[in-house]
Amino acid sequence: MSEKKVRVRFAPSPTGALHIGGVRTALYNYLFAKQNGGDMILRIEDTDSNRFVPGAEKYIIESLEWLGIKFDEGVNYGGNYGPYRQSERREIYKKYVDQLLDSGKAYIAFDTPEELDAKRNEIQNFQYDASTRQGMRNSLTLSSEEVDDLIKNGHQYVVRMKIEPNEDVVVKDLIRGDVVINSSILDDKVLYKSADQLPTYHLANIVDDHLMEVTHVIRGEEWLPSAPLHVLLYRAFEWDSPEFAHLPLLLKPDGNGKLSKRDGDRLGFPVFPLEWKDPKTGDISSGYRESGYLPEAVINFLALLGWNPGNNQELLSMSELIHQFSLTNCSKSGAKFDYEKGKWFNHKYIQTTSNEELADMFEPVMAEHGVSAPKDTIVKVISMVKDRVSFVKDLWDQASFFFVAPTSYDEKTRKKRWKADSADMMTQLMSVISGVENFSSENTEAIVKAWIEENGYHLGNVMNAFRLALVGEGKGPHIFDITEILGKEETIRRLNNAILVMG
RNA sequence: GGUCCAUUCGUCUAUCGGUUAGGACGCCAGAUUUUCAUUCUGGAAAGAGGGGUUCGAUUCCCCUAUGGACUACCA
Repeated sequence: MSEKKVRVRFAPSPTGALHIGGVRTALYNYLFAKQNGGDMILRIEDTDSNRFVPGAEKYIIESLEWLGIKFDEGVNYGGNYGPYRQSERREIYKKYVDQLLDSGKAYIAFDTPEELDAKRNEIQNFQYDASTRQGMRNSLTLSSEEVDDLIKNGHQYVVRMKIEPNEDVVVKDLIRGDVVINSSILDDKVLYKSADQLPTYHLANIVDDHLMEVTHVIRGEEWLPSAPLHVLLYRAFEWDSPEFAHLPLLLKPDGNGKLSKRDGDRLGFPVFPLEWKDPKTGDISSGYRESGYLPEAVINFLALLGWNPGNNQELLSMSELIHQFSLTNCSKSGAKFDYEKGKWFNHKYIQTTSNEELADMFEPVMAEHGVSAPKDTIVKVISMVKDRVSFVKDLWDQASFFFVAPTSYDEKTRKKRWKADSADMMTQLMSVISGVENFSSENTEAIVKAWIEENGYHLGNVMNAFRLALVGEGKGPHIFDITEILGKEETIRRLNNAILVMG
C-alpha cells in the first residue's frame, strides 16, 4: 500500500531567541522526518504583529543550521507550498474564515476587549461559549442588517469558532494515546481579528498544516489543551486531521516550572543555542555555541531529554538518532534540565574530535591570551591535555604553561614539593640537561633517570620539584613530554628561575 | 478556581505482571599515575500514599497527594 509521504513542520514564532526546548522540538521533528524519508518544513508563525522581534527569524535559521538540523523547505529554503510566513498568507486565511462563516461553523463577534474584561470581572469563570454567547454582541444575536452596519461603520470584530457543546472530542496522540475532552469546557476561540486582518494561531495553524500537507504535528505539550479545538477545526473543514504527538516539557533544573528564558543566566548556563542580544533591551543571553559546546554534543544531550533508545546507549550520532528514534519511546513526563550531564556530553565529544580540529578552535583562545605557536606544536599539546577538559576554552587552563613560563609558584604545591635540597638538585639537573644532545622525551627521560639512580635520589622528590619549576603547579602531563615541547633552552631557563625565586 | 497531562535513585531514564528493579550524570571510596587530571573498579541511592484486580503488582483499574500545562482579539 502506498503511504502518504511524511511531512512535518517546525513552526516557531519570531518573538525572540529560539529556546532550547524549541530546539528539541525541532530536533524530534527532524529525526522523525528523516527516519521516514519525509520532509521537514520551516514555517514562521508571525500572526501576532505586536510581538514580532526583528532578527528572530534569522536567529532561528542560524541556530538550527549550526546544530545540523536541516530543512527541506520553508522560509529561507523555498518549496512549492509557500509562502511560508503566515503574515504573507492573509488572503488564504480570509478565504477559509469566510468558508467557516458561510457554513455556520463560526460567527462574528463585536464585543470589545473592555466589554469582555468587564464580563470576566462580573461573572466568575466567564467563558465565551454556547452557554453565554446568546448574551453577547455577535452575529448570532444581532440581525444581519445590524451586523452589516456595524462592519460598514468600521467596528472591529473577531470571528469565533462556534463550538457545539456536550460532545466528547478525541485527540489521538502518538505519545499519550487517546485524550478525551468534552467540548463544553472549550470556549468559542477567536480565529480571526479584523483589526490586523490576520487569523490567530489556531486557524492559521490548521489551514497551513492542511495546505502544506503536513502529516504529523509534533509539538510541545503546552498545545495539548488546544488540540481538541484543532480537531474540531479539521472536522469543520471536512479535512483529514494529521497525527499528533505532544512532547513533554523541559523543566527548570531547580524548583518548579518549565524552563524559561530567564533561568539560563540565573543558574549559569545557556538556554539558547546561540548568543542572543535582545534588540529592545540590549540584554545579552549566552549561547551554547559561544560557551564552547560542540553542536553534536548539544544534539545528543537534547535527544536524550525525553527520549531514549531503549538500550543503554548514551552516545549517539545524528544518524544513529535518526535510525533509532521513535515517538512511542518518548516519555510522557517533563524532564528537568540537567546541565551537568550536558557538560559530560561535551567532554565525550571533545575526545572524539581530532587534535587538528581542536587546534583550530583553540587558536583564537590562545590569541585572546596574547600567545601564538606553530600549528603542529598546538596539535601536540592538545593531544596531551584534551582528555582533561570539557570545553575548548578550558584547554587554556590545562596548557597555558606550554606557552607562558610561570612567574609564580603555587603555594600549596611549593610547600609540599619544594624541599630544602630541591634547589641543589635542580642546579645539578640543569647541568645534566644541558648535556643532553637529543632532546626527545624518551632520550631526556632516560638520561635524567640514569642520573637520579646514580646519585641515589628519590625519584618523586626530583620529579615533583622539576614539575613545579616547569609548570608552576603540581599538574600537567608526562614531564618529559613537556620538556620536549619546551626545548632545552626554555627548560633550563625555567629551572634557573625556580631556583632564583624559591631558593 | 476549572480542564487536561503526568508521577521509578538528587537528575535523565530502562522495565511493556514474576528482575538481586538495569544504565548514565553527579556524589563517595579504592586502583593506576613521579604530579594534577583522565581512565578503571567498587559503593551509597528509586517504584508518592491508599485501595482494588491477580497465584503474583513498579507494571492494569480507582481514589488521594504532588508536580506541570492550559484557561488572551499570544503563540
